[in-house]
Amino acid sequence: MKEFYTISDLAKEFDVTTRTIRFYEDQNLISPLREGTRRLFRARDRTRLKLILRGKRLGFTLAEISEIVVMYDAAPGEVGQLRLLISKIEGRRAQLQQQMQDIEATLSDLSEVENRCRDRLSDLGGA
Amino acid sequence: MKEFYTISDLAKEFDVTTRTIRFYEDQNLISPLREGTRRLFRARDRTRLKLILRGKRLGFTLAEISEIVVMYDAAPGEVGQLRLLISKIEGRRAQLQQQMQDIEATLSDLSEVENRCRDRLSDLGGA
DNA sequence: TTCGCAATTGACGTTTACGTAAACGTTAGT
DNA sequence: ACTAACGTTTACGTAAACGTCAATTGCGAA
Repeated sequence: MKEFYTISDLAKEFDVTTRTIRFYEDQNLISPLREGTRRLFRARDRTRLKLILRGKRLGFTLAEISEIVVMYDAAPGEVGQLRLLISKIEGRRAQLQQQMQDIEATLSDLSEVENRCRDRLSDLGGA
Repeated sequence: MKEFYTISDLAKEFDVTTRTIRFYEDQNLISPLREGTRRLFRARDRTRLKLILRGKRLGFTLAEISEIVVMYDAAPGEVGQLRLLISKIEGRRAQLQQQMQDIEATLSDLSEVENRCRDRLSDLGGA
């Protein structure tokens, strides 16, 4: 693993535009170092980007993704903060579990449709 | 189950605004009957709405959702159409499986954070 | 030194998925 | 007859997540 990545390194690796990456920085989702005006991305920036894209695949907004990644490297904090964080985690977990159910239901629906298709195909191609 | 639902019946049941439902009709995602100018929603419209909202929870765009629900009640069709439909189903399935993996990874990350929180809490409240 | 490529910062444009108000018709209750 | 509650269309507004220029700038190769 290299020490630093350029913006186009990451853009290529994750198949996003540099505009997208800059936008994420603008939204404080990533904070690369600077060498003059140029951005230097470290391993943690790369990891962040990976997490952001994972969140996107799940349909989260950038605001939600921000909340999630902020959780990941939240400071120890005091009791109240810790309890709050735990309750937020509970909320996310519930949502993710709902998504799992939705996926299962959709997969099941799709299988049904596919079966009907295959039946019909074997009817038609009964030669 | 009633014969017909009003727009606000469905809006209340699924916790969306009537504006949202009208918008979905505008996008041809739902096609309620009319009694004069008023909309009459049947069971199938209600089911459609349920499917739409399920898709939304998975982060699909309305265009994608449209493709999916159109699959559900696709006419038998000829061989080419059937094959095309099956390949589209394959695509969706792959995406949904990717989402499952993303959810699992995220749940795992969240659990890790939560454990750290609980450890820290028991440290602090060690009285 | 000059070419060309990669990077930068604005800044305006675009799409999606509705929100929000205006202006109006219809029906039930008092 | 009047009002409240619900329904309708039309149309402009908006937040999110970038796309798409434009105008520079820095750097390595020729």
